[in-house]
Amino acid sequence: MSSTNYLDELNPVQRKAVEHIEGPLMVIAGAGSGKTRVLTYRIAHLIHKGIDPYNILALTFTNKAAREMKERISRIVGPSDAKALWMGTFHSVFARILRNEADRIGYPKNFTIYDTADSRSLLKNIITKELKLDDKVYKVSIVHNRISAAKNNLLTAADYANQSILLQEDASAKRPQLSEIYRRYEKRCFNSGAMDFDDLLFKTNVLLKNSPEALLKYQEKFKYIMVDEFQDTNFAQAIILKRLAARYENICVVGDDAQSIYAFRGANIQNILNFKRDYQDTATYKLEQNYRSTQTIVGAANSIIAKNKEQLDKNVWTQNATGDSIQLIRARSDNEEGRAIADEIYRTRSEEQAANSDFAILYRTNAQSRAMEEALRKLNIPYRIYGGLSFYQRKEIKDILAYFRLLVNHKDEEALRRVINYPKRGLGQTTIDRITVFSSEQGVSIWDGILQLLANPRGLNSGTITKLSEFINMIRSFEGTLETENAYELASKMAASSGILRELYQDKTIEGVSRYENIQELLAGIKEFTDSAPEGEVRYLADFMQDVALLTDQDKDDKNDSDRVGLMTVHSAKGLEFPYVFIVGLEENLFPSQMSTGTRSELEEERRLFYVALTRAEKKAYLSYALTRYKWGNLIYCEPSRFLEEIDSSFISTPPSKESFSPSGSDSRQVKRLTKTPTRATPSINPAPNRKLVRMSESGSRPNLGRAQGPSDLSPGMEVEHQRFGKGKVIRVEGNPESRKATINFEGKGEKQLLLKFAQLTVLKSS
DNA sequence: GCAAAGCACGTTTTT
DNA sequence: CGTGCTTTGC
Repeated sequence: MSSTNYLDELNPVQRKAVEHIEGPLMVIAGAGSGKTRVLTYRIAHLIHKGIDPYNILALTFTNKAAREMKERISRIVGPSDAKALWMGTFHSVFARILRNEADRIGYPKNFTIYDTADSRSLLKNIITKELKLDDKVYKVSIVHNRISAAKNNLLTAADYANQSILLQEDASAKRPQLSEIYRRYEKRCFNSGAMDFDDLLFKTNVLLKNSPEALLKYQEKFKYIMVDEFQDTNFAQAIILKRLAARYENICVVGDDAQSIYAFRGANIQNILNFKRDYQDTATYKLEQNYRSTQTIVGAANSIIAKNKEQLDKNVWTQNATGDSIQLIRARSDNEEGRAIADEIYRTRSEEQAANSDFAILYRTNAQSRAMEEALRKLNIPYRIYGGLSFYQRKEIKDILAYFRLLVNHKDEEALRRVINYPKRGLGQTTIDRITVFSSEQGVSIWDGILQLLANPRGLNSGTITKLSEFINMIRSFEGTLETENAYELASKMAASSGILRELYQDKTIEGVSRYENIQELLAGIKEFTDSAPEGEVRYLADFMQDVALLTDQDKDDKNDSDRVGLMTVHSAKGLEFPYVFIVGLEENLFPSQMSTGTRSELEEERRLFYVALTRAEKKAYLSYALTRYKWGNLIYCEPSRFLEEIDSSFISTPPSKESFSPSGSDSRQVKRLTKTPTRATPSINPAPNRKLVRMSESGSRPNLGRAQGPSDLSPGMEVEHQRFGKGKVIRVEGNPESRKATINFEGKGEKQLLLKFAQLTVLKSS
């Protein structure tokens, strides 16, 4: 494509931003204002203007966003130019650079990336085994957060030890040894040839600061820099950008302060506010026209965000239709909330002929997904959960990956400790502890420590020595094949030799089978990776391992049927959009989270989170809350969220028919539980059922009663009537008694598949 | 060194 | 309510 007619698809402000080429640029992009379009078109435009794509760096918030944007750009400028672009998350882009430049900072090229679990496991070992501290006082999560925060502020362990403020904070928290833990953690990561997530940013800063050659090289390479979701960058990221952009100042940042939702992990809204100060002649454009949502949704979202004090002046508006009111759903329990939503999806899907993938259910915490899943399953509505525990975080996957990690990098301590006795090799805790302490004393990696002990056992008995050397030899036997066999060949051989496959294969429990399948899935993924190598190139296991730690489930493509209702946290919904959005669990102490009601800024972040959630909706939004909810097995009473009151009420409707109450006792799970706490729970759980409730019960929207509701003796040829679809003729009936499914040809509406359990059918005439 | 049993603890959100 | 870790007893 040689013309620039894509410019015609932009509104005047968007176009100005796209056509701004040289010098600093800040785009404040309201929700749904075509931000992605501006980003992609701007990159395409730069390339059109003759800028080498090799000189463009684009940083996104997720790998998925990068991949999608690359595809879109590819469609405009062609695949070869698109491939030359550097595009990805901060973490993945700089991991790549750090591998190229590893020797400049004294790291091996094949360094391991520790994920959060690895970091915490190492910290736990340092706290309890090495320093023998009380892990109730030195809680791993607290220690880790503190070290993480230090790194995000570019403080080394030595810097930390010189910061009297930090030391005082630790002293008054009765954790005087924190600085020492950090020192040892830093050292052990280094000895293990490992970087944690924070290091990927931290060490990039070290590199750019200490190596003028590297700095110049990347300043020259990345003459044009673009940053998406700039409001969610932290200090370390901001400094990297500052350094890289210092030479040419061709930096374009795009963001929306109203959608800053990662302050809890160090994101700093000041980065946006300071941008103009850092770059004197910054051009600023505001994208305020929303193309995504109805006027109702935009208006409601504006009315919420207006309650925040700290924000940039902005006026988001839309020309779209008014649309439906926001619907409030009130349920008596978390289970009922799920059922009401599933019912509503079921209904809307057929009435509006919507696809499953047109719906999203957004919640504040992952734990809330369970009730939703159950309800959707009962109505046979396919769904997909985003986030939660990732595929790559599952035990069996981490186990097998640990073998690969150890093979690629022998010094990787966490990998070694994970697999040295899995499957069982008779190398138990005491042996491992002794090795760990010995290695730490010697200041070497555990692997090297074992090698020293093999030469000079220092008290380890000969049986242990034999087992250790067998293990070491097993790993070493693959060493020679790292660069002769491709990723898949090596991975499958290694998986077999490790004994993990055998162990899991013998486990015939459901979980065991599923673990085995997961490993097969991983190997299949490695095969795909291997096979998709470009012509004349071989992909090795080390290549696969490079950024496997940075992958999340969202990076796994879901080629198998994608027409599913989306279930996800509000955080992971960022950047997505759906015609119908359900925001659930709008209760005090849940949304807003109880952790975040302490300060105004915390509450404002929750409110931005709510704003993000609401602005995901295109056509219609639903807000729901429950009056009771189970938390850790206990029934708790909930109050509606303050956010519900904050929305301008003219945008909301509470149609009586949508009050999804069912007669008491319909929820078997609840009844069982109620017997545990009868005195408190009973009164509020047993309101007098109204007529509507009775009707619903008769029509059978209570799948969990077991017995099928409605006509059970339906057979082909019968004429029936359905509440919504009218008269029709039964074509066939199938399925087991628990979930009988009928195909019915309705007059004027065509064939529909109905579950007899839920369908509201009346038999007019038997055949 | 290992398996079973007991117990504490957690839920914010994620690269 | 579960998970996952520590303790206990062989």
